[in-house]
Amino acid sequence: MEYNFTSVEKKWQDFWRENKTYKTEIDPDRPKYYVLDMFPYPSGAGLHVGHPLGYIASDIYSRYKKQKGFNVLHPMGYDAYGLPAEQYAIQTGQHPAITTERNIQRYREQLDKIGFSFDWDREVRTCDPRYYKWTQWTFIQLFEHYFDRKENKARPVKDLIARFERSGNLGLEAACDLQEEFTAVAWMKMTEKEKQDILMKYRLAYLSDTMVNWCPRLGTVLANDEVKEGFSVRGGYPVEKKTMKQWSLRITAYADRLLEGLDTIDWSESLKEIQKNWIGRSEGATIFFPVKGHEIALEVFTTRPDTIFGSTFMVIAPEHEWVEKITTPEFNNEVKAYVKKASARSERERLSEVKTVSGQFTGAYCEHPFTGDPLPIYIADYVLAGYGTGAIMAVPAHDSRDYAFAKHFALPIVEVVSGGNIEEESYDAKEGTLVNSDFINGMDVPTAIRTVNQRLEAKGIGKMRINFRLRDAIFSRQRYWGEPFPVYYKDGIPYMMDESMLPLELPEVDKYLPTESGEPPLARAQNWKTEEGHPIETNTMPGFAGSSAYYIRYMDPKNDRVLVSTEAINYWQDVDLYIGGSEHATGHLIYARFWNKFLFDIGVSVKQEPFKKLINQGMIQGRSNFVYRVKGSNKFVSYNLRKQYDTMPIHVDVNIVSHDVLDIEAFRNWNPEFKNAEFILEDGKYICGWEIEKMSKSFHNVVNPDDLIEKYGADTLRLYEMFLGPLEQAKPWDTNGIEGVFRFIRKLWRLYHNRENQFEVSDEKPNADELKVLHKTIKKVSEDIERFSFNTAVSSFMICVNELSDLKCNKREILSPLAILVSSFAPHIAEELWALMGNNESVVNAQFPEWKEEYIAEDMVLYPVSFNGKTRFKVELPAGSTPKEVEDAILKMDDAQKWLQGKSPRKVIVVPGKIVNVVV
RNA sequence: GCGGGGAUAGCCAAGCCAGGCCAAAGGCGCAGGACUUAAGAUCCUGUUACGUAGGUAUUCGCGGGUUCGAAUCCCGUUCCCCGCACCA
Repeated sequence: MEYNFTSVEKKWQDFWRENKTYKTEIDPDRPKYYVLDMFPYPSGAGLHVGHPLGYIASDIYSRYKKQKGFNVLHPMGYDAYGLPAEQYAIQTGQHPAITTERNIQRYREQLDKIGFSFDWDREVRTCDPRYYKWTQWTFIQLFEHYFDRKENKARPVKDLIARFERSGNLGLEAACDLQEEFTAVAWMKMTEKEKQDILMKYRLAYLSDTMVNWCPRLGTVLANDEVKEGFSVRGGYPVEKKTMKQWSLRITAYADRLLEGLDTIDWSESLKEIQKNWIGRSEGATIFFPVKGHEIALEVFTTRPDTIFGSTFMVIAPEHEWVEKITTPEFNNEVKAYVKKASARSERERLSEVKTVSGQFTGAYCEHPFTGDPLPIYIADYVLAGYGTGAIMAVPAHDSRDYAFAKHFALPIVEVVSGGNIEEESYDAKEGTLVNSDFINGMDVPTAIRTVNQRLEAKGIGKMRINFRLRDAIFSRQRYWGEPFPVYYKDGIPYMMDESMLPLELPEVDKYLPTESGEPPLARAQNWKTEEGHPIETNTMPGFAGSSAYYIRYMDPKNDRVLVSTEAINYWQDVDLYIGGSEHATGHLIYARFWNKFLFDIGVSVKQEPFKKLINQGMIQGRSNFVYRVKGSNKFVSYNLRKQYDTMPIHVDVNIVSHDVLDIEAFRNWNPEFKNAEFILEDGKYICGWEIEKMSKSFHNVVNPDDLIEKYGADTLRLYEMFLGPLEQAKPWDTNGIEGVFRFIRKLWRLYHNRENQFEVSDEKPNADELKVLHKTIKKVSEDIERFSFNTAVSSFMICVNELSDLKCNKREILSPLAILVSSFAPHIAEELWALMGNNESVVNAQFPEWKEEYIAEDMVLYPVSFNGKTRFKVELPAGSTPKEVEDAILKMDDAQKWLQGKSPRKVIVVPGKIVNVVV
């Protein structure tokens, strides 16, 4: 046994823990650097090799930054509330806190084995009352603030009340759900209930009846980002639309700031794009179309007011509030039937029937605001109740959906923008000249839009409007395992608890299920009321509540007076580098940005954006192996022979396959079914097939880091995870190949040891070759780490160690900096070598070496000489030679004469220090 | 449909932004050899084709172009992956 990684790694992990090597404090003398990982939900399955990928990358960067002189904050914690623990609790009666605690222990053990440089003294858990006290506190602040559109920031509700007392809401520009205006006098006359109802429409955290995503199987509502294609992201259960009284956060107030902020942060283009789409800003106008025979006007939203003269009918969503009101008696039955059919269809069905045109005429007509023409009003489910006003003016000539609808119902199609062929299809482009359009004829589209908008505003029948796709975030969940709301109800009006009551701790319940009357599990809690006897809110907060400001809490995790001290936030400021998966693009990463902006507005946070730079690590996919069973037998045929039989591929545990060769004994023991299996081999081996799939238990392709650490050590695992490929790229995990980095580790060890495995490093002065190897490695590795190209950095280490081995170099002046260089990638072996070289302090605190160009530069240049662009031979010449000297020297050579074949060169191109090309 | 990222040798993957030591780093796999009683470990050599070799020819998805010179720049084209999408 030469390098005993098991004992060395254990030794240093103990050392780091005992000496609190990674403890971080505020240090005004050093610049700060904050490296954050997305904290994990501790699931029962533990970590697989895909999970630590990002943590390893951030750990390398943290260690590197520290050696570069930064004071690095690198914390870790747990997103501990979540559905799996609760589902488990429902099944088994086991308290989710117990399951969660056990899972956290397991995670911690696994994380510790990989040798991370986390400052565990800063650990946070979202389910810890000392932590969620501040989640509740922030919720109260959200409740106590509204959004002032003029100042474009949150302001206290008490200011709003003062304003109402002074002048009502006349002329107030604030984000709210209230259309009506009222005066100060009217305000003063209102009852407490009426006042609270009004204020609720302004608060950033508010209670309202909203259309929610209800998931019956999970027994809770879900936010939009928790639903995908009509199914819950967690569990994959069907989701339906339902109106319920729910807490929401007025994130839409921040839509513009969330959008603008994207330009100021260093995130990947794709991630920014996803957020942009999710926010979905579109500029347009709302226009009122009077309904014939009624005193009302239908309000529509359009981004193309220029096409108003091409509008030939109106469409409203089946859920539109006026459907019943405007439907004429003769169409009553049909309309009712259509509405019923539409509402019965699940979200899933609606989406899958996108291509089928359906709708129903209501019998009612609108009047065109400019021409006065009658426009029939239809209901159709291609118009969504939740977007814009839930009503559109249909312009079939210039909108493909309206076009399909018009064709189906034989409605007129009027061209108003030239440039397309509306006989064939709608012309949706914004290029062309307006025709058939009265006062905007002859204009281009942008001019026409402006002109129509002006006319609409002047006539008071419409106004410019910016619309967002982003919806307010529904903030209540009908579940047990989450933060309780610090809210009680008095006379049916919700009030916030006093800050001194926080944290409001999660109560015990007898069962983790809703009550018989359908109330959330917290309704089962004994005495779930205030001292005065007022009932407490029974909903709990969603997953994103606890994860929205955890990065701030890490700065000052134990403070029980404030969320974060001024000193801590002023020093640590924001996250410099955030690494995590892109699946959080429309969830956590939007909410956290919103939450931070709010905290910024109320003076807690000091930066508009929480995460300066963000890297999405690519997903690690699984690489599955297959055996081929001959149908109807217990015989298995090797991969390349399988075509000669009628076979069925069966997933086989990748852990009993090495380089696609099956361990037959292990296979027999793997499953009793295969105990007596027979094999048809090739070359005496059973070769397995393979495929790239998701890493999942059901595919038997899950690779556990613990197993690899046991076999190869944590340093090898760390290096191999990085060596696999570019950090941001998705890639399959393939354990084949790990031997390569394992060999590298042992080869590194041997540089510092003699044949008898005794430590032996010489104090001799290094020669130019050795210095060159070292310095070009320092340069390459530094540059690679700076641009997060960890896979190429590992290659550079391999090259360096190979070259030093060839040079038989064991000189301290080379090997000492080399130990520092590799320490961020392979900290255990680096610590050991560093200590063997006589250092008393951890290599963590060493200074990262600087490269010197003088050692890298060459005296001689090896010029490749090409003829007509084809390299033919190489010549070594002094580095300082002029092009003329180079040309002369080369043309004199025999090799050159051979290629010239007696001809004289037409042209000789000399690129100093690089290459010579002779054109014949 | 909109947006983003790709295609390099048996496999993974550098190189492309700043064209030239590029038959193309590094690793895996494979083949041969050294050491060993043997296995393992380690080391060396080879791994597009032909040739013992010097070398020669043909390669970086495909087609064209620019250039003394193209994996790298430009134009076109095919295929793959990943987001978003009845949002008016």
